[in-house]
Amino acid sequence: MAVGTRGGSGSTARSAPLSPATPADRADGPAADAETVPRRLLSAATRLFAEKGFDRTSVQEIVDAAGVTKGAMYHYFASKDDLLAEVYERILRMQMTRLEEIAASEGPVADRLGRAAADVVVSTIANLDDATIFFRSMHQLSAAKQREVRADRRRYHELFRSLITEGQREGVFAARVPADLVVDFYFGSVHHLSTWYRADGALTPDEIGAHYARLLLDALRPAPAHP
Amino acid sequence: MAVGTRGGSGSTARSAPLSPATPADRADGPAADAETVPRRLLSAATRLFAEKGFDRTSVQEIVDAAGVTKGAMYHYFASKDDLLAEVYERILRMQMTRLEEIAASEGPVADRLGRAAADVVVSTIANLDDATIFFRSMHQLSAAKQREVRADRRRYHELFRSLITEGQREGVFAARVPADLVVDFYFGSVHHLSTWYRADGALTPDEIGAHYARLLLDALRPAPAHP
Amino acid sequence: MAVGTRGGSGSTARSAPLSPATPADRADGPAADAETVPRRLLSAATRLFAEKGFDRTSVQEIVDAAGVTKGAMYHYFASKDDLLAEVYERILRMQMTRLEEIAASEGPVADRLGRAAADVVVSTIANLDDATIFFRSMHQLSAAKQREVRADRRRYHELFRSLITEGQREGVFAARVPADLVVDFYFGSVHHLSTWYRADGALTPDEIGAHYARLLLDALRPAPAHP
Amino acid sequence: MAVGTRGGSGSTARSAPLSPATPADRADGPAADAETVPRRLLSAATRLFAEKGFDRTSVQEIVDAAGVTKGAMYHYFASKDDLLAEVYERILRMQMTRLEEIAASEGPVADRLGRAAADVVVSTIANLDDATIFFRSMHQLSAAKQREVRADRRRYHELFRSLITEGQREGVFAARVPADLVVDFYFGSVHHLSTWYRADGALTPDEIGAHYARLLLDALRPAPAHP
DNA sequence: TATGAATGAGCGTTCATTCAT
DNA sequence: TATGAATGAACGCTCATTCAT
Repeated sequence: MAVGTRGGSGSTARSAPLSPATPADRADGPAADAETVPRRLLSAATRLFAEKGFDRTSVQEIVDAAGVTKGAMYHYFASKDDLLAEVYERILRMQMTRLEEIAASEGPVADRLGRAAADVVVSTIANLDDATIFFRSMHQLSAAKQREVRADRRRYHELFRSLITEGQREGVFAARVPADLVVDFYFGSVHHLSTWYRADGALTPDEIGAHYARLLLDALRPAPAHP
Repeated sequence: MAVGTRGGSGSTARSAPLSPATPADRADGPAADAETVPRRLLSAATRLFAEKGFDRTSVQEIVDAAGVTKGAMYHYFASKDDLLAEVYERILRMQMTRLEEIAASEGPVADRLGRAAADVVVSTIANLDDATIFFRSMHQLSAAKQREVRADRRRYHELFRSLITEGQREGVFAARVPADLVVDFYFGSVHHLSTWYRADGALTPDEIGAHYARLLLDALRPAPAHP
Repeated sequence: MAVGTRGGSGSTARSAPLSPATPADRADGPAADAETVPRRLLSAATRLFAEKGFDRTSVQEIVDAAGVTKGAMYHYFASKDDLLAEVYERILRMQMTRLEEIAASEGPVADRLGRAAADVVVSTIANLDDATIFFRSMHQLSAAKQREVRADRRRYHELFRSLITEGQREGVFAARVPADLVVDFYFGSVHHLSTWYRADGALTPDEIGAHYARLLLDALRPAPAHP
Repeated sequence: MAVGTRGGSGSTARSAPLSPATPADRADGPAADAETVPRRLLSAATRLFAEKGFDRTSVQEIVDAAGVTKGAMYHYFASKDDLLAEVYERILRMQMTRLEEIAASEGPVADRLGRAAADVVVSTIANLDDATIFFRSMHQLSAAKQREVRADRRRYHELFRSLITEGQREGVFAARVPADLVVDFYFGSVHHLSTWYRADGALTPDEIGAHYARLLLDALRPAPAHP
């Protein structure tokens, strides 16, 4: 990731090490200042991409927000696109880790699915900028990167789906609707959170997570179908 | 709407009449050619905005695709933004009309909600470009236009929600989850269709609509809660 | 030539018409001002490319020298490269025309070759900027354009060579050295003029042309070889 | 030469010693690896400058090709310009040495001129990259360096010319054309080799050298002028 | 000797929009 | 109604060079 794609240059714009051995940890600055340049760029970019969209955010704005110069940015990232690609990397890695933990945990499958469903809501709300970027800016990635992201996404969906099929095999979930359609159905709802959730809304993230999980589990209830 | 926001004269770039009394209906051309200039621009813009995104589509590309010149475009539309605003107008008008018809029709509320839920899926798939633009390009509208679109959207959601609350009052739908949360939940799924639906997929639009409606109705089933 | 290579744009950066039907011929300005924008750009570019080299000449400098804006330049030329390509076009066209006239004229072949040889010197000196650009900036053209230029160049050389082979067949020129090597030999000398000729030198262009032609004809003299 | 032109200290970026007492000759590597850093830089630069032109070659590419870092380059060379100046140094030194040897050798002047003329062709072909750079990149040198190179070049030309005037004085060469014009004429042909010579061509470098020398000597033949 | 992060000025190019015709 | 030349500001990106280590 973030590997330079430029011609012969072997020393610039390579993968950005987020925690280099720079003298950033010296005791002479607050934590914020001590953050590495790539990290500062990534978080500035995340905020701005979510706020104004990828195309409307200029490299100049990003580097100004991060307090560095353009040259520094291009030292760490091959391009503006690369910055977006790194944001995606981070999002996908984080979500996959959480889901894997829950899926691998103990307990009845309905419990695990419920927890996964609620958790993805809570963590999406906790990283609303990421979610905004994720579902709005995918088409601005390079075709190659899009394929990669979609492949990662598919692995994520498949793990989630495996919880549903497991429950369907056990008979605790209905099989009225194909499991993969249920997955798309649910993640649509989750991605959509970024368009309506407001921190000052009536419900807490946990409450919304609980409601969403409830809706999913209820929709999968094996009881007699609606009249 | 589509009214120019520019300082000066009010004589150009007014709201674009889609069926003006232009010499477009003369008997000298087939129907396709006879389409009015604003319409051709609007459909070219819709296709291109969906394909490449608003910011990545240049005015030159739009007018080339529509077979007109820039001057002509600026004669009918105040700006590129105005073109996007018009696309939104059209989408919203279309969806609202359909929902209003179904909501006002006869029959039990579960029937009407089920039909509305399935119909919005089918019509979203039938206009996937519109849906793509809708959920991806809202932030490129002017702030004023965004407020307007959101207000329209809210009216739409409220009509949909009224079907749910009607059922909850009647007791045919559970009230475990607040009705407006259910609406956001469902329309997230619907908007998401544009990111995964493929015409060559295993399910027809009608089947997907039926499944989605089923999931919604099942989630609202008043039966004993999930253990 | 100078045809825009950009995506969908059908109306910008097309072949630059050097004498458009613009109101440039109105009697309200001196001849210099009345020159068309593309022509002004082309002559500014020629001068600057010869003076500082292609890569060291910025688009800004060109448009400043031509008294127009960048946007105007990109309206007429697809790129800075296209500007260079147009300069080449002009050079090649001019030289080919002159040679064709001389080659097709009456008289003994030695006369015609002598006239052609002298004329190419005189016209190269008359357009030293062109010559400087020609032999120094070819590698900055696109690969496709380079092929095109080389093909034109080859046609030019072949016409010149045909005069030599005609004389060799008639026996008025020696055939000690292959005709195409003679052509490369001679045009090397001619291109080199741009690196040493100074207007304040001891010899006039005509004198230099006469001397060069003399050297060529003497080198081709069929007399007994040098001892 | 290669002296830093920067304001500050004179301690870094001095003239690059090509065979320094660096630990390069240690027995731990083959000859290729043992080449000194400045030499590796110079040969990488020569190749790249000839291939892509001076302005299109970045310092990064040079140091990558030489397998060193930027800091190392700036340790040995004051600037990128200095690297080019050094390349010129090397070329001029080499050619001057060869010509001096031939000019100082025994034998009739026609022999010596013929050998010099053929040798400069062969050695130019043997170092085509040098020749390409020489006639294409002179204007990228600093004004001071250009003067210096031109002075060296003039000395070279004057030595070559002295062979011609010697022959003219002896009567073995015609004096129809001024000797210095003959020199410019001939070296134009020689420099031009880099634009058309191909290793897979029909003639060997020796054959081309012989032909070129022949053309020069024939052009100087004192026999009766062409009718 | 050597590193490589960082600078900062400048580059070629794009593009929504205007306006005389 | 419609044209298309022209504007001008902004864009993503490059790169020779510096300097603390």
